[in-house]
Amino acid sequence: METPYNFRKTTTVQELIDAHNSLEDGTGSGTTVSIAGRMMLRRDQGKIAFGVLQDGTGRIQLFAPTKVTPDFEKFVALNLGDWLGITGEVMKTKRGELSVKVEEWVVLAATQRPFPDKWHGISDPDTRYRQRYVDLWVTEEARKTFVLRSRLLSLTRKWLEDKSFMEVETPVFHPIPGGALAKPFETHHNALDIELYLRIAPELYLKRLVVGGFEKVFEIARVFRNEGLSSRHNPEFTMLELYEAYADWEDIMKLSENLIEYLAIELTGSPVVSFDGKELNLSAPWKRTPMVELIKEHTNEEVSLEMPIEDLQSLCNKLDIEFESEYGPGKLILEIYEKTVEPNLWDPCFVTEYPKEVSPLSRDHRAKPGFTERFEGIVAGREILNGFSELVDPNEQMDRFKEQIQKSESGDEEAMGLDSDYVRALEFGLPPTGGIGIGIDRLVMLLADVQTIRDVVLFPTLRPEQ
RNA sequence: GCCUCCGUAGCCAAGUCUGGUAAGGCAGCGGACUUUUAAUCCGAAGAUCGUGGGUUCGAAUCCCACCGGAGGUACCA
Repeated sequence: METPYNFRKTTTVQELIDAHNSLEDGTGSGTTVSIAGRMMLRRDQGKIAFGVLQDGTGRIQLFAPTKVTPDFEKFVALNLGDWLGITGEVMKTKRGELSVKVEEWVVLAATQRPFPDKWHGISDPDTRYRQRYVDLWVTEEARKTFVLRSRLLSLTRKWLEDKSFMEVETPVFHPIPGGALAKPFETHHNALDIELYLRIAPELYLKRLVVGGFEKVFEIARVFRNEGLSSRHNPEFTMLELYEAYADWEDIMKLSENLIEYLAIELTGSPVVSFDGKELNLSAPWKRTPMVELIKEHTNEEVSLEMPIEDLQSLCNKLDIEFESEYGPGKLILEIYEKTVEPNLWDPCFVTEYPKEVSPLSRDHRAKPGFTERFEGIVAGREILNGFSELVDPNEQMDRFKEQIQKSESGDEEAMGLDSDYVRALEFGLPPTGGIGIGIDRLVMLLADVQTIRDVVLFPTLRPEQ
């Protein structure tokens, strides 16, 4: 079927509704518009037909009487899902439905496949994720969620730029995966004949940029981790990382809670959102509590880095927490926290003072030996951000890398590799710096009130069909 | 990776426990109807019951394997 190469529409459905909604029932506006979109519903009445056209902004009724609409029989034979260009007067029917009178019409694309049930839409999640192009047309919630995601990214950029942060792009291919503890995807560059890894975090490159004199940088980075899939994990996901020279973790906590409060207000109208049927108050400031205090609160057990490791191990046994024999006290305390505290933290909270053993890029706590100035932001039992005063001492960083190498050699697939160029960068001097990574997908889940990451990723990773 | 559940026409979906040869609706097709709102009404049609094997006179239904998905769990953000 021959279809036009373009169509000049004069307005969108939403603009049209806004401009003419006050029209009186059963009257014409005298205004002629051209609109385009997809036919979602049709009701034929013999000598008159009604349709519903949907574009990217909304739905509007089409009013097609025999005497007005050319090729009336063909118009009535259109299929649900066909793309149409419509020109005619804006009017309101006797029943008060704002409509466009179909005075001219053209098929912009005919659908060759039947559209899903006009009432039930698609319920099979498999079909929704594989054929997102259909889902977006028939599932309003899906459309809203992805619009929210887009606005969140846009608002985040604007907010950070207003604070003089500069957006940068760093490599996706890393010769040494770093910046997080995770299994990377591997690939190969033919011309250079080298192994490369898809980044698991942009962190180390961003801090190199601070060394280079970009004092406030951020990247909205797609990162890749070769791990299991779940309702909270997609192999590729989006992380906002930012670094601010001369700032410490306190500054970064303030910045994070302010950003998230701002996004909640802009996107939902209120800092108090509804999530999973419960109220969630994202207003700054968030509570700040050291990890060991939270463990005390939730288990009534005292833990410390100084206590005999056997005591920590037996506590793990008592709490039914699995551990490996090579775990040090810091890792054991982290395990206890993650199993007993994290899932039970509903209101936004900064968990502070992470053990040094599990924080190879964080700066030592200025007062508490063995701990770092690292925090995670937990909301609704989920970790959505992770930040710290950055480790700036190249010698200390080298020691921490060496510990990672030992872990790697003893079989830890997620240990960091030694990035000696990063250490060289630190040798040129990294000023005091605070940084953070925010899981954008999880933040979108919170603000859109959806329970699975597949509902905030347009094309989630799935097994190929067949 | 492991455990549990699910897979019936383009879409929604009954039937599976208690085996007897696939209900209904939407969409599509033919027809009626000049202000409908998931329009309604009449008619005809549309199904390798995820795939393969097994049990049985007989399998959508019971058993096994595989494929795909969901939830949970492990690793992790």
